[in-house]
Amino acid sequence: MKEFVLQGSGGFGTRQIDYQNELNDEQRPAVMEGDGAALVLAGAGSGKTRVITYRVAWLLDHGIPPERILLLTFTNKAAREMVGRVESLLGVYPHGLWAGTFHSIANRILRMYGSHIGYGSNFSILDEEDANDLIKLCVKQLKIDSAAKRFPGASVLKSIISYRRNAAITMQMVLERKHPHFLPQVADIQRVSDLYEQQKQEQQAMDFDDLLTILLRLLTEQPHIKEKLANQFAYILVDEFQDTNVIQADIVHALSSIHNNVLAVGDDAQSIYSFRAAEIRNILDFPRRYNDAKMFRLVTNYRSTPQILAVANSVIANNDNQFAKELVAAVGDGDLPYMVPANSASQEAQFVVEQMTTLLNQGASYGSMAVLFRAAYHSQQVEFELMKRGIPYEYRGGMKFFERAHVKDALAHLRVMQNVKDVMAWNRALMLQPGLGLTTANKIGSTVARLSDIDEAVKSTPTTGAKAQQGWAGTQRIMTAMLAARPSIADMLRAFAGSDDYHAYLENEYPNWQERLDDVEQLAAFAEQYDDLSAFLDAVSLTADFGARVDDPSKPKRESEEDSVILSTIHQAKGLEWETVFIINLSEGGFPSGRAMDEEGGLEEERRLFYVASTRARQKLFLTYPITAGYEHIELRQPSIFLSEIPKSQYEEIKLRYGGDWANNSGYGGGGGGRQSKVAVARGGVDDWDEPTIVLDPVGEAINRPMPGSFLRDLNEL
DNA sequence: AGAATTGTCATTTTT
DNA sequence: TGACAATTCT
Ligand SMILES: Nc1ncnc2c1ncn2[C@@H]1O[C@H](COP(=O)(O)OP(=O)(O)OP(=O)(O)O)[C@@H](O)[C@H]1O
Repeated sequence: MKEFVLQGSGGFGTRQIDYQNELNDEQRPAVMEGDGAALVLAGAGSGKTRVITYRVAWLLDHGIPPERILLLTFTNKAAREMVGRVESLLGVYPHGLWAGTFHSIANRILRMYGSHIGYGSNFSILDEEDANDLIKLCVKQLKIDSAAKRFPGASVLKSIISYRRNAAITMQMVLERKHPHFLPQVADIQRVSDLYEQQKQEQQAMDFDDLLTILLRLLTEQPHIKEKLANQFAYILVDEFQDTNVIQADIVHALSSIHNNVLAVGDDAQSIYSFRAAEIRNILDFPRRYNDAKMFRLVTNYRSTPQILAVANSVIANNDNQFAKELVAAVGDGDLPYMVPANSASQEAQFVVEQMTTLLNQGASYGSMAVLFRAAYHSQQVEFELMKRGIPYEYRGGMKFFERAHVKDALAHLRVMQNVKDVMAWNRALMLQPGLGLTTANKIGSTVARLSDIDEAVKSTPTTGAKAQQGWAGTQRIMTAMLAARPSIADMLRAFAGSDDYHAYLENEYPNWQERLDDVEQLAAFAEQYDDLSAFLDAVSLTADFGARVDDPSKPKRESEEDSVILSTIHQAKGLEWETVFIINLSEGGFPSGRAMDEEGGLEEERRLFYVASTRARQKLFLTYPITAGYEHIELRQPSIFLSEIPKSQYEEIKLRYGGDWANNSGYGGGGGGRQSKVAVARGGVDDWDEPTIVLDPVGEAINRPMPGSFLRDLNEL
């Protein structure tokens, strides 16, 4: 008789993972012997994320059920990518794995157990704008005379309140640290904060901070729930640990309190979220908090050339507060990074895009290049240039699809159907009606919010005034039509968009009402994939990157969705990498940001931001800056201080000059050509530069084609 | 009083 | 764009 040895499924997947060859000697122990508490503290590109990914695969491979693994990432996009990577390692999608941001995981748990702490499973999530509006109402309700004394505006108040909760400190301390000039107002600010908390509770609404703090409260006050969850999560893995705050660290601690299996990876030099109360100390204190924590260090950088690493290291070396970390490039030599001064922001943009064209002609793909910037609005000129040349790009950062006013209008109507107590959503919906302003809307909203469900609310008569009654009737018509379209979310949204009342509002209010109506239709199309209202609203409020760009289906599809140039804020570029990276606007006040310089430790954080940005590049790094700024009054700009921290031997400078016909080179959307010649470098017709010189094309033809989902919707907006 | 309109201003980073 | 303050309209 013959023998046949069955392998057993034991593990999860169908595929053998080659841990030996796909991990180096430093990574392997972290993946295979990572039981207990373990911290991987290592520099950029050293394979930290790879360790986490392989660790998840390894655990599944060794029989740990997916639902017993909790993977916490910084963005939902990162979570999706890592799960996708795990899937391709195993050959099977790990269904049931808990992977997501702290916020989305918290949301999930709170929907399950919120009832133990005063929240139904249908609580609403307030975005930044809703939160600001509610705070505005609180200030009004408290009759604080914000004009007489210098009192912070709603968004500053929100940031104060938010920071206080994320850092878990007192109001007094926040003000001392962030806004000392508001210290005399501390009592009033506290009153606003208290009322804000109370109102949210009454409205069954949570802001982003609540998701974290209320989860922690749940875990602290309800030990049996903590135990249940801590028992479930046999393994917890946290990426980007340097950017977690104390609340998040406490959550991890609580959830790991039974099995004590925590793998945290991070790099103190890449901590860039201190404005959100991220605590580098979470990393530094990890060994103290988790007894017997193992430490792993990774010292090989697999991403960048030695030349790029040298530049990143030169700059970060100027920070006093940091761990020195060894980092050796595994990749061979490449070009020196290029430093490119331009006369103006538009010339800078022109250079970036023409350099891209050159690389494209040499065989580079769109998706291998990224433009990174400190602030969303810095990207305008580059976007403009890309649009003109018809280069496909994807925009990350800045305003998102789901944050657009009309999209939020539509969502507000859905929100009150999910949670009738959601006064902010009522207000938003009501204010679309002519004759209803903030005051009356809030009056009506607060009244109907007391009713028990949406059907009852829509039938009610919450107001007596004649004008108000007319407005309410409009809302009633819209809501009734939407309710009749239940249960399809997409149909409900179409009923909203198709209503005469909303049409009239949009057409009155916005010249581009047609586009906005299209956006609502896109929202409906997006909603097709959901049949649960709660899941749909969660997706919309929590997976912001999902909505960062929604393609218009009516436009011809690009060759490949993946293959676009990326424009991104540095913050959103964390953890990613590209063959070629352009860091733009490296000018004084631009990057480092002028604002950051006033803050305690601001410059060091900006330097870490530069470190993150430059270490995104694999092969080519371009550091560009305009030497002037402004359009009406042109001012000279100094280059960024970071550039002066790079030794001359570590970069190559590129001088720009114009080729082609100067005369054609004037109009940027009608902006006078004269001013360009004023600042032109044009050091005469010298041909024998000893530095490389790039000759810029005269400006090409403008193509008036707005890209969906982008910051700029139309060239005319410039 | 509260709604609507107009003008002026600047603009970090995000779940 | 959008947040705000100042202004006029109902
Ligand atoms: N052992 C390895 N062999 C080959 N390539 C590797 C190895 N480990 C990591 N890499 C590659 O190096 C690059 C960086 O890895 P990864 O993103 O995991 O690093 P990281 O430490 O998370 O970086 P960062 O902190 O900068 O985001 C990736 O392209 C990855 O595929």
